[in-house]
Amino acid sequence: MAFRPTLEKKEEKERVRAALLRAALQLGAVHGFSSVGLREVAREAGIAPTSFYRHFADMEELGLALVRELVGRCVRAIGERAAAATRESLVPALVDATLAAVEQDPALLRFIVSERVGASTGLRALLRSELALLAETLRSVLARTGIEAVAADETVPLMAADAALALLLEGCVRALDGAASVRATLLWGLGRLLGMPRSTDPEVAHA
Amino acid sequence: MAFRPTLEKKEEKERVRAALLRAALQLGAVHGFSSVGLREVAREAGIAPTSFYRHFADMEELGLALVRELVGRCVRAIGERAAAATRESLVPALVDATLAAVEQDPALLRFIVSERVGASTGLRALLRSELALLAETLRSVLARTGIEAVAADETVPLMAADAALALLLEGCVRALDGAASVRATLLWGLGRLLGMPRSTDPEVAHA
DNA sequence: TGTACATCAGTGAACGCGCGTTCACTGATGTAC
DNA sequence: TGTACATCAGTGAACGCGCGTTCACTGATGTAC
Repeated sequence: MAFRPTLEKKEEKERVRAALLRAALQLGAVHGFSSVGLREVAREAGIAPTSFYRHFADMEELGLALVRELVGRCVRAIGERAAAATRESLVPALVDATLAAVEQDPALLRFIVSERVGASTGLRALLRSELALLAETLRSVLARTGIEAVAADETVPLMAADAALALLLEGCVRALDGAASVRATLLWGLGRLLGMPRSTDPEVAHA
Repeated sequence: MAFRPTLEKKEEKERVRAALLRAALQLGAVHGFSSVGLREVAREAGIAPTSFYRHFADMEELGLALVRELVGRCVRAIGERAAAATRESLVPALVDATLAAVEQDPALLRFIVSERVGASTGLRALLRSELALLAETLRSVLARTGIEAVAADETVPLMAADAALALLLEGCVRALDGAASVRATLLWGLGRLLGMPRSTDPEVAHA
């Protein structure tokens, strides 16, 4: 008795849904997600405004899907690159994975850095939790590779992971704005933060 | 022949103008500055929508005034605290000045961290330039106090200042979200970044 | 001092517009027998 | 195979609403003589 749409039908619906997510991302990159309207998104995706409701109850729900799906995939990819790194390759791996993400999908990264501070409460909370997962991955990598592990204070690795994430996000912001030498600055800052001076950047004498 | 309004008149106009800026800040803190409307701001400030035009041509102009006046004053205050610090007191001075700013005017700080990535191009550019001034102040303090000065690479102090600013802004974001232990994390991160390990946080052995 | 005029912040009515949302409908396709 | 029915993405008309903006006006107050 159950109605079972063919694979083709499901794929078509999925395409429209993806177009909506994509459109919201693109439009949000221009003037902020919270000021993107339902009609605007539908127009950009090439469907009638009323058809929007076949996919999402409202823009809030679309935003949550955006975080759960696209953002989740993106930060997981970065986390995996970090998890696969060795002690020596961790910093460049993190930096390159992050900058690659910016290059591959600028609108998505703009959404992340922008909605992390500006969005509605629910969306912001979800976004934060996705990023917290990445911080936790970082923390465990730091622990595994022994970086920071000798610190007496157990909160240090978490602080290090959080601070590293902060720098990476800041790097995204600058890269999105077309700033130069973002990579060098990130490599320097993360190396410094995580206690791994680079050979080309000799440790400075301490006071 | 020139019309010269009394001081009292000018003060009254200034009060209304300040109320508009304040209202925009308050409303923007809730759902993002770019989605705050002219009528909404006027309503919150207690004037008729049409009276808005006696003060600003549009919301964009109000936003620019917000940055030039309130944001400018805020970051200058932090810069001055940093400039007055000694080598030893720089990090705590920076952290405390920043967290004090958050406590004193949360809506303003939310505006700063949020519009830095989300706003219209013009507003964003102006906001960046205000923050760049702070970064430059930091850089010169680092140079004056000798911190990082022995680094062979001349770009290091600027990278250090930029990275420090990134951490401070991230600290604001967390403090605004009511996170705990922001101060400790910032002290740790900045000390680490600027090459000044704290006595309670012994330097970790380098690889 | 009085009078005529200029300035200017604030106002209410009115406008056209795009918004989110509802509704009843279409048409393609799957299911039951 | 044919027939009757269910499912469901997409649609166009219509709604009420709040928006930004214009306009002509008011009323308080400063200026000139």
